[in-house]
Amino acid sequence: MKKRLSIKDIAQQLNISITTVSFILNGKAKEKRISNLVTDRVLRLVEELDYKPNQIARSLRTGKSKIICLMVEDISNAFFSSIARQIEENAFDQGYKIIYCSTENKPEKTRELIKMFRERNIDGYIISPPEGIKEDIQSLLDDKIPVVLFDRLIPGLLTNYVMIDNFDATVNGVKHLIDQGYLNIAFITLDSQQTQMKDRLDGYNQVIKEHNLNSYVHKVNYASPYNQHVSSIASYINEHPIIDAVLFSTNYLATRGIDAINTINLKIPADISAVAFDDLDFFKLYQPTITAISQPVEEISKKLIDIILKKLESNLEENDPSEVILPTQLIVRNSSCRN
Amino acid sequence: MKKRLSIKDIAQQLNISITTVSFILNGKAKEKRISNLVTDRVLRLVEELDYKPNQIARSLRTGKSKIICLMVEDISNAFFSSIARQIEENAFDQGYKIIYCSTENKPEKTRELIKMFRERNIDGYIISPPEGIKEDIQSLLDDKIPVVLFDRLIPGLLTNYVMIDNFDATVNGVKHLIDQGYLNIAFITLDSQQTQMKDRLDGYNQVIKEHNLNSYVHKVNYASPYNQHVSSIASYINEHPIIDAVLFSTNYLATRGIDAINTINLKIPADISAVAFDDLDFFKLYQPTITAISQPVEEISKKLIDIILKKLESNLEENDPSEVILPTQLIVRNSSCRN
DNA sequence: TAAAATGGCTAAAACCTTTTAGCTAATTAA
DNA sequence: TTAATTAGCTAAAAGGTTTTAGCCATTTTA
Repeated sequence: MKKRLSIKDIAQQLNISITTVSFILNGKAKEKRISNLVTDRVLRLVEELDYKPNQIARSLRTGKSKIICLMVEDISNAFFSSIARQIEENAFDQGYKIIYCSTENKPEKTRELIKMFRERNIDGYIISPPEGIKEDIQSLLDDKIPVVLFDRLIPGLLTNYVMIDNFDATVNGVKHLIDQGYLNIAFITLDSQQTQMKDRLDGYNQVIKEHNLNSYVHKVNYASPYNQHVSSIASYINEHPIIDAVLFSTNYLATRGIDAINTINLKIPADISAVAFDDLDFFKLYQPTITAISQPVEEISKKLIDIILKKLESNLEENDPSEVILPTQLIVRNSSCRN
Repeated sequence: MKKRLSIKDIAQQLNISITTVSFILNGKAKEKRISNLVTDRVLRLVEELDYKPNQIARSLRTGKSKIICLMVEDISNAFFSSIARQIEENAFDQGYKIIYCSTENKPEKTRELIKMFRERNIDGYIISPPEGIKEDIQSLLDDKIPVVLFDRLIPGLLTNYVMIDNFDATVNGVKHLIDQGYLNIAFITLDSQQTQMKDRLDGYNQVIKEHNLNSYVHKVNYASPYNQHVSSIASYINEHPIIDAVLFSTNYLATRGIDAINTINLKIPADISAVAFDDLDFFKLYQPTITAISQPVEEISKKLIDIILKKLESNLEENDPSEVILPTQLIVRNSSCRN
């Protein structure tokens, strides 16, 4: 194993100083009045020897890493993994690397992760935050480390975010069901205080109230396993046989809900109608196809990376936070149309 | 923004040397004969001030990072994202961090990623390698950096791996279909030379030959988009109406294949039977439920992390590579049983 | 012609650790 | 009583950058 090249080697081979090489490699040749002759020589040798600066050393000196951290609730959720893929792709070109991790919605784990990343000079954070980490995020902001939130906000925290219009999303979903003639519409959601969940619930409540319908809200525990969700939803629907349509507030609640509906031998949409959140491949493919509230994954990713890169590159201390709210799209399919 | 604490601050506050503090923090107090008195004082102060060593500086000095890289084909594929989740969880406890990335099966991208990680002193690699990066992996091995491959091998490369028995997997799948009375069994796969794909094909061929059946192998281009796969599969099935069963060699080929079968208005299993690779939630839930070859995701993850940690901790230069081959399980469901 | 500005480069500090080699004082062995 | 060992600690180098402050020679300005 040969020793790795260092900037010193380059300097020595050309009989010039380390400083000069560093200036040239950092594009400061002109600014620092290094002659073209020397500049060319250096660049040529660097190319020839395929010298790459040691990023660790660089990071130690500069406090930067050219790495952005993407913290999502669960990397194995299709919504989040699509976002991850898209963001990675975009950042790569810009010279930034992305590292992802799953918070599992646990504040302690999230806190640990942030701590660890701070020790490693991560430049910026894109986060779908769990509840209870307001202080940790605030502390990042206090240290002028760019943060962009997505999927949900932290109330009372002034920072960049990219959201969807959750309220509007469920409003459309419920209205659609009402248009189709359903009158006893259930809303299956999580026992969570997260903003996106509240907004989705509010949207449901609003329309139900407007139309003087009965409200059927069932909340399941976020942390419970697959089967418990299935049986909880199955029981709820069983106990309220009048329910003729269901709106699910997340993609996995929808798949679990469909499982539940199958379990109790109801047919979609003949016996009960269904609308899901997020447009998974599954929903396009399932028979009947499932009506879904589709989030603009590509746009979300693009906005996220745009914002974080802008903040990273601009050293303007106090530019206003970027606040983006994107619309969702209701994709009507068979699961919500009885005829 | 207060300046971050450094080891120097600790040393100064206690009027002792940096060296002493470092020894204590690295658990070498006994070995280096530091008195209990001093040791306790240091630990107390470190605790009190919540001092964390700067990992960048540490990494610069030691050449280690306590980070393992997990390179998968596509992080948004459920198989890979489950593996990612499990590995992350396991590593966390052991003091290692995981960073993931997607290779998209592109050798150039993979090469770039490896290069970048090497610049950052990543300690070890868990990789589902694309074709054409043998040299890059070999170069890691030459530098004594632990690598564990999974999902597929690189022929002629001697290193650790965790595989499943792909040959056996398709053998079981095809045999099951034959048992069910199907005689014109198609195999839909990729135009790929990757070992796992070859093995799956070999398994199919073997059984087909043994039973003197006609072979129907259709290969689609890996890089093509969703819709092109769907139409390619649909055409193939349409052109071979005699086909009464299909075995898909990956999870996404199966979902796309189901889409294709729907498109051409065939019914599963009445018109055509189906067996998928990987046991996605989708396959359990779809109506009819889809027979699937299930990979032991949990075991794979566990083995992967065990092996890499063992290699990282043991400085025994040349211990034999760990070679693990796990069995798959055929989960029979409705999609492959006509009656 | 002297003073100021510019061009072209560099020495050394700083970033924060780990680790080697070694020092002094106290204890033990001979 | 002297030599060797041990206990308890530390100075300084090393790891590879970036960046500040500044040097010397040449050119421009006054």
